[in-house]
Amino acid sequence: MTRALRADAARNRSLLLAAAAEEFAARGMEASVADIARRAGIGKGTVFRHFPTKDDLLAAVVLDRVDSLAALARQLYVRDDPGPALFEFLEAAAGKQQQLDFSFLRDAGDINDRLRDARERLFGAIVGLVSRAQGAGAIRADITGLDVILMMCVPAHVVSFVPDAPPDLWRRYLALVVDGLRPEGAHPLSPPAPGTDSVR
Amino acid sequence: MTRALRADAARNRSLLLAAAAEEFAARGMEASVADIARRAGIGKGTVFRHFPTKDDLLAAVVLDRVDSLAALARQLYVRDDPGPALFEFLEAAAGKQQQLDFSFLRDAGDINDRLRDARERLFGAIVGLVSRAQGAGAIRADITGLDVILMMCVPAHVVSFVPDAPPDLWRRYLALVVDGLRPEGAHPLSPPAPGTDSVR
DNA sequence: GCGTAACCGGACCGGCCGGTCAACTTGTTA
DNA sequence: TAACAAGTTGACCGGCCGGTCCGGTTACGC
Repeated sequence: MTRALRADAARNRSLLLAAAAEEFAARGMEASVADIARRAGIGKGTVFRHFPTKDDLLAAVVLDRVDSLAALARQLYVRDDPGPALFEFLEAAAGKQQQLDFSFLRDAGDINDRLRDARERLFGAIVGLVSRAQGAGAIRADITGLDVILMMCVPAHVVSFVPDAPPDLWRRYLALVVDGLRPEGAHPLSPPAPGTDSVR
Repeated sequence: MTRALRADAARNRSLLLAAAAEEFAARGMEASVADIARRAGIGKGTVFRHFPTKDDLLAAVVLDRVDSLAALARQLYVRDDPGPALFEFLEAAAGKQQQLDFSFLRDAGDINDRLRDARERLFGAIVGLVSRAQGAGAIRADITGLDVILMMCVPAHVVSFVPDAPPDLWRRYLALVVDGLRPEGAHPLSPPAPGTDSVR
């Protein structure tokens, strides 16, 4: 364990994380460290004191979201209605991504070890949710957990194309995606799903 | 009409367009003009002689794809089986985007006038295809042409997350998307669709 | 063939951005 | 309250990138 942070340093760190989250959400990887620092009201040097690299800063922000989603997934896993549990998770995931798109999991470059672990935990939990939902017949049987993971990123992406979108527009496209995941109107899926470990 | 291009200039122009298409497809807007020039085997200055701006170059590449898709859409519009016609179009659109994602329509900055027109034509044609397919009952009635336009960009985006994806993996996700567009398993869609003109 | 205009290319410019550093400030602790 | 470690800062560096420009080259009309 490292020394406890000085009071002002701790305050600055959280200001920095908040500012980075906003700035990354608004401008993606384009966001410059200088802008983030300005938004946080601190000097650029301070940013690099807290996080040696811009990627590390991004990783810290993403780690936060990933961990909270993983916690939610584990919590929903023990519920006795697997279908609604999965749908509830998808809603939370799609909603959260309005603030910070998952493409950052891809953009975060050669990924942090802690981030990689967190992602693995999150993905594992989702796979669990999915297979339980399939057992309950709430979701078609010919898809994998990875399919669901990929498709849950869709609403945020789609909404990013419509400027001045109402804040809940993502729900419309989540509903469309979910309807494709249901067993009812399922048509055969031609190429098999990618292997479980093949995601960036 | 401007003077006819000199032979070498014409050759270089098409080399340049091909190289730009590949480079943009591979690295997105990150692709540098210098790299594009190198791939085309010409000097950087020549690039800017043909296209005053990087955005103009991108616009030219995108225009090409947009026009060809619009032509296909118009051609499919007159067929007497609107459902399969739409599905066929979606397949072509999703397939083409493996080479050049539509997010370029968004990234192309303050869009070229010609590109804007082409996009308008393409979108109009798609709206036509969609409403005919709805008339035939092949597609759920509670979605708009714009919904379809947005959703048809999904497969390319999803596949971009899995490295070393088999070249036809997009078909899997197109099938998933299409199943969500069918009337059979349709559940209510909560926020209304965005206005027809609200796309970047 | 020859003159010329169109074309080519790469050195160069200015601006931006991630990252460093040394001088300065401030919280902490004894 | 004194003294020090921890923290802060913004000027600065090097590299990259879009875009310019001019000396040299090449296709084309005569």
